[in-house]
Amino acid sequence: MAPRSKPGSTMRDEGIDRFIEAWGRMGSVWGISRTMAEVHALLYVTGEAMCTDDIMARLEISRGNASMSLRALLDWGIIARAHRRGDRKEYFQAEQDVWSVFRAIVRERMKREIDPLLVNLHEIRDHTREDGEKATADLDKRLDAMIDFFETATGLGNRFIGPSGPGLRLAATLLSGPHKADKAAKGRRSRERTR
Amino acid sequence: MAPRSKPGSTMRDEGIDRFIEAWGRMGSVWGISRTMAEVHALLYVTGEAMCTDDIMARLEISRGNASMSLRALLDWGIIARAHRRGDRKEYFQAEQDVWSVFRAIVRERMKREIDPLLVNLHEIRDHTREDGEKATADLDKRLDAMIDFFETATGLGNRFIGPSGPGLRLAATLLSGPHKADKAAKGRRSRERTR
DNA sequence: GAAAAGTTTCAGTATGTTCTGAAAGAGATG
DNA sequence: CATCTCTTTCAGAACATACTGAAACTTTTC
Repeated sequence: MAPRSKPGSTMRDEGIDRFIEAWGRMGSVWGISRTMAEVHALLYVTGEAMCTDDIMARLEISRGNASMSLRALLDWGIIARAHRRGDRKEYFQAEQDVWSVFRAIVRERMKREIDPLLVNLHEIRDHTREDGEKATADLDKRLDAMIDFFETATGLGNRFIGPSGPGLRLAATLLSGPHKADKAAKGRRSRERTR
Repeated sequence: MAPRSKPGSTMRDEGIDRFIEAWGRMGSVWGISRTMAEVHALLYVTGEAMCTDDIMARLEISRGNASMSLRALLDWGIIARAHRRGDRKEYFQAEQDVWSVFRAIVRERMKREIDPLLVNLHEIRDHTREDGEKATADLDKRLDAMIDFFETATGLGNRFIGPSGPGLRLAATLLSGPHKADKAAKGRRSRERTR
């Protein structure tokens, strides 16, 4: 082992950096700004409460950007404000339970995107229904199928984020059971089985 | 002009336009280009097989754009090529079963995003493990929690897209059933249809 | 094998998003 | 109430992504 100026911290920092990068990429693919995801990654993975300046320094971003990202994360409910006695700065801390984080994300995205879409789809469908034309009937059928899908998905989502969320967590763990041992054989075998 | 003027077609076209718009917006929020989503919306909701020129005209987009979007949709496996006898053009048709569409989407996104992320997370975790430092242990713990979450999610996803997928569809319907009984029942009732 | 019909590629341009830095705002402190 | 510390806002700059149109390519037809 070679001597180091900061024993331990190099490896740790490297891990943190790599996680931040991975998480940032993930975010940008899923419609969350890269920086916002990176700020969350930093707070989550270190578990520490940090102030704006800490975050600015660590991620090398501007004050404005840091401020906006933090605000957005607060809106999503996946980080919280924290204070230190005798310090006027605001500190921020990430929710530490991964399942809570994802419940919050699902809740927000459903509220912001799926629900309005569903309203929209209903409007369109109701409107096309009024049209007596035969040619419109097939369109109607497809809209129905789509609405039905999203209503089922919404139902599932509500289960996930609702009071019995933790229960669903268990269900998910059980349902996804055989993923580690095997994918092909197990899936095929359990096809015709009832529980 | 068209051989016959259809009084109902205005309403139908309006419905189609509205659906395309809604679906396009949805796509752009979820990291799919707006146009790609619009092309899919058009093909799905009309149910017709269309050629590149039809699509260009309907959505007022360039040939290049149409070509790229169609190619991407083919890659995702949610539209298919089709041909008409005595016509050299290629036609494209959307998968009509909504559940198949979403299975395809889940399959692709898992393959492209979750799987590489998981590999990445494992690498990072294994690397931080080697570090014996106490300060790194907490980081390790959090990485583990995250990995665990994504492995469960992946397991669930595989169930959804796998051979027993349709079974999971039923499970989803049942699971989401009694949560919002009023809303769900209403939608389901008005949709009863023979095949 | 040349013309016709159709499809893909790609450099340049348009459009949209995110980031910065300075300035204004908000709240504590002496 | 003037000042100091920290936070938020916002116009414009930097960056990223999507789109166009024309040229290159491929396949079919005669």
